[in-house]
Parts: sequence; C-alpha cells; structure tokens
Amino acid sequence: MDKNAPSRHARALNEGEISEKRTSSPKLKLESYIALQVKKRRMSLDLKIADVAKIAHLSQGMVSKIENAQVSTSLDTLNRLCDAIGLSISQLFADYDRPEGGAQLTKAGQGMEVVRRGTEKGHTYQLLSYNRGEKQVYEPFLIAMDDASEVFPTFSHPGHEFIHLLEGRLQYRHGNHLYEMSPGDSLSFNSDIPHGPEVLEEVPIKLLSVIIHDSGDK
DNA sequence: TTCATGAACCTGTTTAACTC
DNA sequence: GAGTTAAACAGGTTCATGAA
Repeated sequence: MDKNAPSRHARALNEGEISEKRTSSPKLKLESYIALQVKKRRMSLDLKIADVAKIAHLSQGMVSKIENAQVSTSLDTLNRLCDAIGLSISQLFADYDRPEGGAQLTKAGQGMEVVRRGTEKGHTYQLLSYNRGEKQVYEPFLIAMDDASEVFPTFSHPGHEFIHLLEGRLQYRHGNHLYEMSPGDSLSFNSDIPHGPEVLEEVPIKLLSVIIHDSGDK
C-alpha cells in the first residue's frame, strides 16, 4: 500500500467535479449524479447520515463519501443505500440519461415504501410521487399504522403539512392541541410545531399526508 | 452536543511480472 | 499456458476534527 501516493480523495476531486459543476455539463459524471440523488433524497426524508448508515449497515464515513462523490461505490453498497432511502436502483438512475419533466402516475399500492423517522415506531410510509427536478416542492405520503405501531407525536420539520384520514380513527396532536379524527377528516398545520398521532383509537389507520416545503428549494 | 467530513488505515481484488 | 506472488488499486471502517 502506497501511503505517500496522492490520496484517493484528491483524485476523486480532480476527476469528479462535484455537484455544483453540473450546470456546465449536460450529463453529470456518474459518481456526482449518484451523490446528488442520494443526498437530495436523504434530506427530503429528513434523515441524517447516521440514520442512513445504520439502516444500510454502512459506516457514516462511507455514506458521506458517496454523497460527496469521493468513491465509485460497489453495486452491493449502492443497493443497500438505495434500500435505506426507499429508492430502487432503476429509480436512482431514471433521470441519468433523460431530461427532467413529465407527469408521474403512481398506481394504487405502487408507491415507493420509504424510511422516515416514524418507521421505527411501526408506521409505514409510501411516497406517492417524487420530484425529479431540483426543487422539492411537496411530498405526498400514504401512511399506514396498525396494532404494532406506536404513537409518535413529536415529529417536526420545516414547512406545512396537510393530512386526510382515509381509514381508522385517531387523536392527532399538533403542539398543545389534540384533534379527534375520523375517516374523511382533514387537518392542515404548520409542521415546524411538533405533531403526530397521539392515540390510535381504531386500527388499521390509513392517512394521506402532503408535506409542503415553504421555499421549495430543498 | 450533534452532524458531516477527512485522514489514516485495513482488507479484498486486480494486475503484472516471474517461474515452471 | 498455467500457477504463484508481490505491488498497486479501490472499497470500506474507525476515529478525530471542525462547524453550527
């Protein structure tokens, strides 16, 4: 092992031209493209590098390197990373050779299952559409909870949120207020304030949640 | 204190040179 | 040509560090 050779990091920087350089090139270098997609996706899910690393059984350093285009990661690692952030390999590369834009149809039950902070409480999240462009304007989720789910009333994130209860009954907390919700009820609120299901009164519960990012520039 | 990053190091794989 | 071996390469982990 030649420890005096130029570091691989330096090589990656020289060869790789990280994220911000993309405007000058119609097609990103693959490592940079992966880095952008993974980082954007992780941040949209409000997950930390440590969270993703833990779920993917990788080190934080490795996830950081991937997000900074410092490695051409193996397929196995990339697959684990994609699993952790709720992307398939094909979805990850969907835009690599294709211009952005176009409508997006998600068939019933075909939403992407993703990992969010409530996942560890037994909540399942299906992302019903995802942004292909630079700006993350909104994120629609189909959230399901059952007997095994725990309450999770302390979630907060920037922006606004709209929820619509499709099935089941629950008490939903927003700050100091509790809202009794039945099928067909809707609730909208500032999501900076801690919020989440306080009491699951009748399971299974299904609710539609749309997170609206204020600036849309995430 | 938390989070992201970089340096140092470890380990498995690949490549090239060598021997038979 | 096949097998062996050492060097180089590349993916990965651990840990220290700096910024917020």
